[in-house]
Amino acid sequence: MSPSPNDLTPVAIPEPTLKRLPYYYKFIQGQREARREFVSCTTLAEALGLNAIQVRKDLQATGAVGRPKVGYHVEATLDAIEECMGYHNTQDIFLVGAGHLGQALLAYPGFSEFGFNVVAAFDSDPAKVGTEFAGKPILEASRLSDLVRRMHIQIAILAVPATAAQTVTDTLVQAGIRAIWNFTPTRLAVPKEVLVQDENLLASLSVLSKQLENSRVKSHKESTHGKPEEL
Amino acid sequence: MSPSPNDLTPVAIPEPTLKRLPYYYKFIQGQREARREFVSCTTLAEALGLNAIQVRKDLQATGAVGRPKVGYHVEATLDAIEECMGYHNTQDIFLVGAGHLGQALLAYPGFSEFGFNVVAAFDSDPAKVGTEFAGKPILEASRLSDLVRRMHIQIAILAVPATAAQTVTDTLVQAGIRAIWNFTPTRLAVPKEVLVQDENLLASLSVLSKQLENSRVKSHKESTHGKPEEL
DNA sequence: TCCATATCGATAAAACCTTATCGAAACTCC
DNA sequence: GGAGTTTCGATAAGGTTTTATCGATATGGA
Repeated sequence: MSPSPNDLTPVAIPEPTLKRLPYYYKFIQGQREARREFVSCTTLAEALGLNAIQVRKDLQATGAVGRPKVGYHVEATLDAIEECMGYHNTQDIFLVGAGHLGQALLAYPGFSEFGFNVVAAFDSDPAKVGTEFAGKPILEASRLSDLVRRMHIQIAILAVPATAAQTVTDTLVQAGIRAIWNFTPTRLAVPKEVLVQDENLLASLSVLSKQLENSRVKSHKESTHGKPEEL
Repeated sequence: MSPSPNDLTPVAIPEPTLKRLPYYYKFIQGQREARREFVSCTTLAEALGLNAIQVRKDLQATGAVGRPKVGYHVEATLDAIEECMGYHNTQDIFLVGAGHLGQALLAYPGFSEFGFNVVAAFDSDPAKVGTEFAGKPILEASRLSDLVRRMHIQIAILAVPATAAQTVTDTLVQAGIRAIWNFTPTRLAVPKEVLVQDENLLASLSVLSKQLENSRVKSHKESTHGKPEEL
């Protein structure tokens, strides 16, 4: 069951790796601007607060190759990451829900650098419909389905109130959406071929708060009881 | 080396679990409103698109106990999650950077429900300083350090431009911040006792896009190269 | 030229998270 | 009241991600 040598199926890259690649990309871009030709895992790891071995494995996953004692060629590695992450091929995306969060996303300048193009936003508020925000038109929500279909939009950003989340999702799915970036605190029910990436802000904040509490207890135990620093 | 029975050290709960707990919480609240007294893992799992065994393990981590054939007591389980996640004890938070994203976070109504209270925002734009947004004052950035110290603020939301990220972080750390919720696409350098939760939106979107690409290749390979209805 | 050192690639070990299995408890229906 | 079924809790198996180890290679300096 080993992959045949010329099996072109991209080996699935672990999600944690995918999330780190943009950091490497950004840092290596900085190195390019500093006119460095090579960059080593050690340097990357130190700068980003990561483990050097992990960095090496991550870069390996992109297909980048390095040279012992020298490191990775800056240009070649940037290319490898771009190629791997698909920063080249521009994707058109729809934003659904032009509330505060939606507007913040519309205004976000960074998308284009990574090959994303938010072409339009949709909202049900008549006061917003017909206007523009950050140069993007805000369209009537009822047109969403039709436009997803006709423009073959594959990715949608869901930034509507939680109460509307599933309804809008159903619309999107029926219109043929392939992936949803979900900013609502709702678990969406979708057919298994539709991808959902949850961005649950409250959950993240809760995690942070809980970890903080843990660390507080731990350090309290360490510092108070004197020696038994653990167990 | 089993923990002694009355060891009160909270067993560190896995981060994936922490991220799922808010979903359980929300759903079980719904069950309470529907006047149900018990809820089972099976029900939860089905509603949220998760694995029942996983739900059970997650709930076990909170200390909630269930009864075979009956399920978990709604009230008791809500309490357990609240207790575990610290929804009871209100945390005061500062927001740094009142741009589009910062404003969206300021306007977000959900924080208070989970025990968070954004007390003020900070920005360096004189046009914003002195105004209010969503009832929260926007203060001069130079006062950040002093107020973090005096008010014993432990958590800060970082929503400044990437260029300012590390500088502001250093200020926060010196002022004694304990945790940073980082919305900039930068890996922050902090002492190890300071917690950072990264919320790298571009990274998440990249992941989604890459997974979409993978699934496309896969399904293309599987489903005969029949009739390409698109592309 | 040769040695010391930094770094890569590959493979192995460890840690962590998810999924499976199984016995026991408790409810329902006969 | 007993059989059947659902569901829990505990433990084990499986998978994935992180960290470690080790030989090989390239560079710089003696």
